[in-house]
Amino acid sequence: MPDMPSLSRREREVMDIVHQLGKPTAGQIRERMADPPTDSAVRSVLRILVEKGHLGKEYDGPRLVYSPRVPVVRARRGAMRHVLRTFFGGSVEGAVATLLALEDSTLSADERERIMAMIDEASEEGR
Amino acid sequence: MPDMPSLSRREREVMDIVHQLGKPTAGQIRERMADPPTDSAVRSVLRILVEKGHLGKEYDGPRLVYSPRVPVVRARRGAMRHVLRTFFGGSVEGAVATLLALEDSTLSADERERIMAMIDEASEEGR
DNA sequence: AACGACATGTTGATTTATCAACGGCGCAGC
DNA sequence: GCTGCGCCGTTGATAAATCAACATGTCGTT
Repeated sequence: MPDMPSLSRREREVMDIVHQLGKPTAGQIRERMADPPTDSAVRSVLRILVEKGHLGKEYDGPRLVYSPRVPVVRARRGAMRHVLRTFFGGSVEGAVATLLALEDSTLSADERERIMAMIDEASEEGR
Repeated sequence: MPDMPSLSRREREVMDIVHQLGKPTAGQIRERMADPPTDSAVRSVLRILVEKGHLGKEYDGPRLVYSPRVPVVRARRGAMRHVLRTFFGGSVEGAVATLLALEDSTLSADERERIMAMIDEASEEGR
């Protein structure tokens, strides 16, 4: 019962956009969609996602904004665990390797230091 | 034009399974599906995925096996880049952090060493 | 040959997703 | 007031996905 997203193509697309933006409006979501449908079409899938419990809806000033109902940290873990398992056979080493090799992954000296520290901690705990 | 998977729920599910297993048979795929449909249903989505060009089909001995048509390394990169962007705002540091914090991510001393080395190389290149 | 047990492919019915037309609402400007 | 214009929600028509029944083929076994 761990994974049961059961999301359609469009549903997944807007979920990703919402995760990326945090608390977007319907319009902002539409802007980022591939081959965007009409405004009302976007709202249809939004309504369904709210019904399914994947999105929450609230007013931010005069505008309705949508946000994921599962806490960000949990969503992050879930997404990362999923790619780790399906593409890297659970190998953290392999995952880190391709992460570092990504074009847009330039590390500042600070980041480099902090990552080193995290690895130290991780290997101490796993004693 | 970078991402345009356009996969339905079931299609995505079997693509993930194929990536996990490498070159599975229809039966092996079916075993791992959530709430598995009949054998013929599985073959229907398999046929569609082959038609769409996402899967290749070949005989391994007497059995038909399926495999991803996009090279594994590319698929890995794409998947990792996607979660990096949608869940971590492009922060490699953040991504590595949750990777290391995953329950099932215990690092051997060897792995720890190799990851350290990779980080060194990555930060040298980004001079 | 005849049979059973599988593996495979195809068709068509049913369910689900996708979408735009339409209607309501609030607000700005005339 | 009235008009236009975003924003929001719902409905129903169309398109796509999901699935199982069915047909076909292959390989052993008797």
